[in-house]
Amino acid sequence: MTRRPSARPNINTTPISIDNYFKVAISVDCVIFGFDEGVLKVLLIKCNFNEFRGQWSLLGDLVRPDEDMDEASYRILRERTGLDDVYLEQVHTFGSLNRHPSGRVITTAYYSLVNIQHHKLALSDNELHWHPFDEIKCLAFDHMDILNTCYARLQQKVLREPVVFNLLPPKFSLRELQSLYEAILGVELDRRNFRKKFFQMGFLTDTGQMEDDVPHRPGKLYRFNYKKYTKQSKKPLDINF
Amino acid sequence: MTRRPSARPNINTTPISIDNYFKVAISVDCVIFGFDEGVLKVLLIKCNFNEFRGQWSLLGDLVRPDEDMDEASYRILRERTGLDDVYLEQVHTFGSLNRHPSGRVITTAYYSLVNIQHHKLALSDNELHWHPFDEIKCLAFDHMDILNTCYARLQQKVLREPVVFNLLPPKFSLRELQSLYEAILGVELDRRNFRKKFFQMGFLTDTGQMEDDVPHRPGKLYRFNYKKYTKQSKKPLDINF
DNA sequence: GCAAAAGTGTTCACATTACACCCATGG
DNA sequence: CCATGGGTGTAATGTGAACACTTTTGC
Repeated sequence: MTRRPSARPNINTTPISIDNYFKVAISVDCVIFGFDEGVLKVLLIKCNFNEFRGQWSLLGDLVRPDEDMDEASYRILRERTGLDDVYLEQVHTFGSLNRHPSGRVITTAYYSLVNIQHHKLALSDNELHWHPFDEIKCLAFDHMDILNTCYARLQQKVLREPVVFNLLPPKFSLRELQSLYEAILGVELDRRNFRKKFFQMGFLTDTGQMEDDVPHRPGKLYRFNYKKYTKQSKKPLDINF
Repeated sequence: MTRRPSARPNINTTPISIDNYFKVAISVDCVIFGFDEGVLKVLLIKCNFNEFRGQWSLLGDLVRPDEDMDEASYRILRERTGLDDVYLEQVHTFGSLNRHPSGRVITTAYYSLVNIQHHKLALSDNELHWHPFDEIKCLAFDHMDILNTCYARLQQKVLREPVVFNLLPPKFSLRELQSLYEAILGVELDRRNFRKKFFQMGFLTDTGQMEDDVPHRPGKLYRFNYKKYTKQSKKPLDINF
């Protein structure tokens, strides 16, 4: 929630030409999450913008005049990662007066969930780099705010919708799934209870295959069954704050 | 979640002057919720825009060049309802190419929770009217989308944060509180379980006063104790979808 | 007295939690 | 053989859901 930031006089009586309004640019910024080596990561790019040169920033771009905002986000993802059909969710729009040195630029933040392995090869641009989320302390512009807002949204989301599977390969072990939840939520979970929970949900299909590249007893590989999953689920209606 | 809406060629190779970008206007639209006579209501205004003249629309306005987006929302609320310190939450930004006849206008949707009784007197403008949420079937522009998106967000929100008290007078009966939850969630709740729930949360203070204008046995009046309420609450971390 | 809502406890089903041992594999 | 994680079950606790009768007030 936001409370009124400051008292301002009602300036409704001062007419302003309509043309003065159409001087805003809009951009989108994407927080692209990945999961690798048990760590939640974010794809960042070296900023080539004067005031912030050398700092890392989120991937973003201005929205073209003939372009929908969602389209712009997909374009950025496609251009930067080579990935096409990815999970994308709009989170918040940031419009502080001085957030951008070039003028009034409003940005709409999205987050995206991608499978890092899938596009490792496409990531040849050495201006791009995956950073562990926990180690990101400072970014260009107001991107640190944007990052934290998107992360908070992701934390809520994974509890209510099966979006985490976008971060995993199609076949995954239960340990991978659990450590992904732990990485996103920042907590440790009980292994037996976690397994019980997911099995009784009934959305995991045993592929019959096993891990084969681990230095310990291999686990079974599962697949998320999108067909069995339906949003009809009876979420208990509990008021809880 | 949004999936890529349509395949588009990568037009990154077509240079566009930076000036072409700064031709967008931004607006804010507010879904102002109130609660009256057991019914969830929304404040609407008669649209005076050509293409939609005579239809109802949300309260909105262009964001001024020197104005923060949140400020713009508070300005609209102040101008239209006379209310100042209200609950306001940003929800989503709508930016379809042809959503506004005048050109590229991106709008950011907010919802607001107000106590109808508090400003009944300030509402003299007869272009403004409180509509029962359930009876709103058609609005100007894409405002029906905006309304539904904000309503869905409100439904989620009331389960996790004590925002409903913004819709009630400072002193309220448990029946009022319950019927408000029922109106927002669209379900019937068990009275005894509801009372138990709220009392054991410990955030309701007995004012010692009773209702005095009801045609039946009066109930006690309570106040929400913001001091006792802290976000430290131990929400059970349950994955549930 | 009648209508309408206030106020009040218990039971059942289910979900979350905590917890310990043996097994399979790689090195 | 050792380290690492895979795989498994049960008991206790807590929460949500269902449910009925008496009391108080206005009319």
